[in-house]
Amino acid sequence: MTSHPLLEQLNQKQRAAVGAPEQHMLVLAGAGSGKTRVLVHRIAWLIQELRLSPYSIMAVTFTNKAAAEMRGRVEELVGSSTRAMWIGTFHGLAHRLLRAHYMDVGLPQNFQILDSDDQQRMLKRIMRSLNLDEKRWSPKQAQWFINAKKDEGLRPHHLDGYDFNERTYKEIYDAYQVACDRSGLVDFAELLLRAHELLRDNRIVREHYQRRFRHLLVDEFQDTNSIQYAWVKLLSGAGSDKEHENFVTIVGDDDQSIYGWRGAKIENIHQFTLDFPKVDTIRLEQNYRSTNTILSAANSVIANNNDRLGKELWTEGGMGEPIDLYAAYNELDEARYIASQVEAWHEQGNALQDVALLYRSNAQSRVLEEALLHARIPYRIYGGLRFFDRQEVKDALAYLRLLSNRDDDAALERVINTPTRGIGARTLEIVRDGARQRGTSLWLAAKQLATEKVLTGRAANAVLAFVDLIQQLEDETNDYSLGRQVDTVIKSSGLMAMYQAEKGEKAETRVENLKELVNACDNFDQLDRVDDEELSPLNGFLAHAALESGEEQADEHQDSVQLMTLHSAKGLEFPLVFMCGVEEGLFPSQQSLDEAGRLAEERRLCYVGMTRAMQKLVISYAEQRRVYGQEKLHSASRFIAEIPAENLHHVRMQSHRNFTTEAPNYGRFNTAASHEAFEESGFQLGQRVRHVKFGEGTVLNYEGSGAQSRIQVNFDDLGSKWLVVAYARLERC
DNA sequence: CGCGTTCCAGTTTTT
DNA sequence: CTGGAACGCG
Repeated sequence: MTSHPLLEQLNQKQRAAVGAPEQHMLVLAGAGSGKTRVLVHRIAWLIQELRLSPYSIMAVTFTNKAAAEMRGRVEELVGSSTRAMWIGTFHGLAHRLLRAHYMDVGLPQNFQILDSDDQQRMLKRIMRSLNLDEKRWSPKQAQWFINAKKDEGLRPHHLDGYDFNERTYKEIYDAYQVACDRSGLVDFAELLLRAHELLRDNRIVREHYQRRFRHLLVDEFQDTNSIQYAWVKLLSGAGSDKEHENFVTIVGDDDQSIYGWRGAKIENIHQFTLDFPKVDTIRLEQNYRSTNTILSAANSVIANNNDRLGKELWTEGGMGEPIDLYAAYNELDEARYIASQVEAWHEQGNALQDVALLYRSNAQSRVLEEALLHARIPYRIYGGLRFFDRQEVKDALAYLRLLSNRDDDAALERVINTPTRGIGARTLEIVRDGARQRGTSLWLAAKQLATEKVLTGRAANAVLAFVDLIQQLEDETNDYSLGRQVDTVIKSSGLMAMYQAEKGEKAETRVENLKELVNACDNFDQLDRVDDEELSPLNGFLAHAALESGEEQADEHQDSVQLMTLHSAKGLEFPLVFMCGVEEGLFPSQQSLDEAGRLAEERRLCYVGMTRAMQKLVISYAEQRRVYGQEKLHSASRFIAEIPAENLHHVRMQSHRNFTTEAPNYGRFNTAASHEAFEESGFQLGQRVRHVKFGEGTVLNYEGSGAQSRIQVNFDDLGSKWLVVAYARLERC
């Protein structure tokens, strides 16, 4: 078996996983241990060596990106089409099930998917109609509540409602669900929940899929929530008395579980070993990414967590460089230091795209951007608004949804007066009331109210004109190609004209995006989409838009530094990584310190960040940082103290020249002249000083000059104090 | 109905 | 401090 081509170039553990007999498997795959490789090779092994049909394999991931990569690599390896195989995200596969069995789950054939933004708007309307105190109940919280319940597999009737809060949320959940059902709308959590209920309650359907999928492989299992776990269990047939019991392979890393806050259950990994018989556990601990120094530091940090399944990364590679630690005196200094280091890296002939700047929260990117801009270093930020999430694109999609399904209230609300066509708030109110009383969709109510003369005059005419517009658009574009259909809809609806009439750069991009949408439709190849054989091109495209909100714009081919949150860095790797703002209160975040268990997750996030680095890791923190417009004093994160000293190299504060010359550009430093005067006093910003009574500290700021000049010192034990230089008798140290 | 002003909240993100 | 949303006016 060692000579098999699929096992070549794999280490012993990887081979054990890939070449294992048919069995349940838990692959604990550390960061950079070749996890995807093992998954892909395992699938190839099942097909080529164990002679399984691709038809009997299902592979599940969390992101479309991961799913696409997996399919591509399997095809490359197997050398044939994997069309028969189900590879996709949990949501994608659930969607596929619901499309195939829409009748069994009580959905209309042309049901549509609500994204998170749609869901929130919908809730806002529901809550208005329930006359809830808007100060007290926010759609956001309601959304959070409902999704959390759905993730747990709970319907409104499962909630006891003892507690007043929960009673109200239950009422909202109930009304929301009724509205969704009436409109044929399904939110993300509903996709999973309904697919689960389908499998649970429909024996024929369940057994059909249980017979079909002999092997289930699930990636990133530490990120599964309760309903996803239940879903896998149902499909596997585990614990049931049926004759088919399928084989499940889960791959994951408990140390990289960073989505607990959105319902991921790290315990699912452990639970798996209890719920499934004879699970073979394989640990992949050999790392092919980072230096020994980085791994040793990461191992030390994560060792501070309890209840780990246990794993220690190692590498055959060398120690590499130490981890640089830069203690900035404020966030501007930190950004400037990072920019200068990136510049140095670039000047040594390295690529900018090999550098990542990682931070805990998005707000931190701004100062970094400014510094990069100033240093003329091109950069790219991950995690912006995606294509299908843009306002103008969503407007256009709403028209299309309405063409497909008139009862789609969310879509109708969005475009009935976009562009404005004389249907104001008052008219809409009447229509909403009418719909509520009659228990119908907004579309039907609007039509009836206008013909029945409940609505009169201008309002009635406007409503009827809208109804005609949609009807006529459908008739006209019925047999058009998707691209031409969308083009016509955008133009005839007046959407294009509306955005063209607006001025400014923003409006121009919007027009461009609408044109791009037509392109996207032209390029949308139904044949490529194995999932949705039964879908009309239009519905296929709409589902695609909702489930894959669009690639990050790959437009920038320019070599540029990558900026992203620690969360979005998961799964990526870079030769040079900067972890910025590693301060108590920021990372770990303040909120995580208040709640039990959250600190451990922050530490895992730190572990994820550190293990992104291949050659060199730089950690920085700022003693003083502006947060929400207020200066806050921060100390180094506890995570820094958890790194062995021998792996760290404390970088000395840079020379002062930079501050004085660049200060005006940042706008928040003292003038060059006053700075010079300050330097004559013999102190520098960021310098360590000792006071007879207060102990040691760092110079943060100063004001004035000469005899009156005062200096701000952040003392290690006492915090920050302003001292008059002439009297304080500070010593440099 | 559109525009200007005030007010308020404010981790992490995918589907 | 900032951006988004709500509110009030013409």
